[in-house]
Amino acid sequence: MTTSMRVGDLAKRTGLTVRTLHHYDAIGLLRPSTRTSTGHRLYGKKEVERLQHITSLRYLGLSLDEIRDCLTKPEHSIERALEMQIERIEEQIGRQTRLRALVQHLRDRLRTAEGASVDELTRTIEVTIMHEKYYSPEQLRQLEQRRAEVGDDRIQEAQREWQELFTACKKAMDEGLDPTCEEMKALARKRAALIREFTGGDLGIAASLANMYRSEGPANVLARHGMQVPSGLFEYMDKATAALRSDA
Amino acid sequence: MTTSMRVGDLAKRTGLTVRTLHHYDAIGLLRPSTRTSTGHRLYGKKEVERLQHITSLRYLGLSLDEIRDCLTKPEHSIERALEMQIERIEEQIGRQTRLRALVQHLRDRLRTAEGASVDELTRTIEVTIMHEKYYSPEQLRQLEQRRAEVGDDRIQEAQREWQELFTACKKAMDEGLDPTCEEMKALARKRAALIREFTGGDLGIAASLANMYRSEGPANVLARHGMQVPSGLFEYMDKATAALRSDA
DNA sequence: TAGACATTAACGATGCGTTATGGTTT
DNA sequence: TAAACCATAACGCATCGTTAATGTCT
Repeated sequence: MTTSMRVGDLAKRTGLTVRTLHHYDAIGLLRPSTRTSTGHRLYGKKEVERLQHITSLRYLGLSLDEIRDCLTKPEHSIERALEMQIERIEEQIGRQTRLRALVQHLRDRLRTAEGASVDELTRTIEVTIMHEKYYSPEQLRQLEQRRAEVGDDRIQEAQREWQELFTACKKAMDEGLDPTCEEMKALARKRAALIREFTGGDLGIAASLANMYRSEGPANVLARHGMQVPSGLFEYMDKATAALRSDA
Repeated sequence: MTTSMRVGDLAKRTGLTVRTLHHYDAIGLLRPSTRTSTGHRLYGKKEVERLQHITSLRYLGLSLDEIRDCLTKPEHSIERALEMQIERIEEQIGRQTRLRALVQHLRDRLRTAEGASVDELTRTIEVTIMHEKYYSPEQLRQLEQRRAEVGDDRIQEAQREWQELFTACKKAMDEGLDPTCEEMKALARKRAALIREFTGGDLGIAASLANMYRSEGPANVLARHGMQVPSGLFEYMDKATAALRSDA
């Protein structure tokens, strides 16, 4: 008879628990080679080796199902499993990295800004969620990089400039000015400049942005940035932008 | 009566499922403000807002329990929750980054090396697990950096040099040479040099390495690197090292 | 009356931890 | 006979997804 161990021994050797080995038996991942007449599990040398493979692959993050596939089927599937695992890990790293930046930003706001409430955090988070919905991962990276380049101060300032822009446009609209007048065309140029600054001139990002405004509605998007714009203002501003284009 | 919605409406508005809202109700996270006489749930404006906060905090990775705490207790706990979340995220990023390096390495071995089997992968993984057990995260980063600096070729070569070193020592031992003879002292110097190269001269890493060998047993550690050393060889080599030290 | 929408109830998935109850080995 | 060790069975966790059986709104 070769060396055969009982569950407790095997558990000690591998650092797993007896319960875990029971589980592996139950799901057919690692069956004991025999049982004693009274039903006690006996594991042979081959099972010990198999268990080592199991714990190793588990360490890599494979699910028990995937591990079973890797160990039963020929090794062709193991390479694919590793490829898939790499992809999963990279996805996670990307998400987590972006998430960390967001949470850190929120914590900083909470610590420094006075009026920072859960309400405000919520808005910021909703903007982020919207971004993840409309920008590709690659675009998100680009945007993050640009944010780092221009700095927080400039971003705050740009926010104010948007505010002023809307206020000025609303005033013009209320006064009944023709949207194609010179004053509005100047404001339309300012608008285009702010957008260009945000997109960094990237046409893909501009397209995604446009798509976001179209799908969500401009007022909703801006509301999440804490800006209220009266209905009809956008159509009015768009006329000015159109006038600009037909000039060129 | 204010605006009050039924589950389906609320679900559509937020993109959640009806089941999820049922769940939030069941665990007391979001209760409808009223019910119709027939038991249908009715949500008011306040509940809609609360749900927005819930989904936002959920996006950050907080558990439903934590979210409930953040929303019921004053906002002091939310900052702590974010701090904790940042820590968790950073831990994960660290682990995932190391894991990615490992899995990529294993995949590359599988693709290029001929004799790469699950057995070999298992050994590599076990070495990694052992390392995570004995080296601190900071030390692991240092080791990773050194590995990148010296390059794979040098690592392979060092492996061979270790092999040769053991072979030479074994020959000396078998021939009954005194471990304090000049030849063995030369080998002991070679041994020290290889260790220094691995540790990069870092004493903390050297200490962790020594601890690993002491706890796991030298033969076991080396076995995971695919090297077999006869029993007694280590004691013999240690005598030579001791002789070196007493020289100095 | 049909069709959309609501309700409660209960199992499923992941990977075991944690009792509970009782037999086996030494 | 006591101390370890073993067995099976079943609930628990976290967060809902997924039927299922049945009642309500319009």
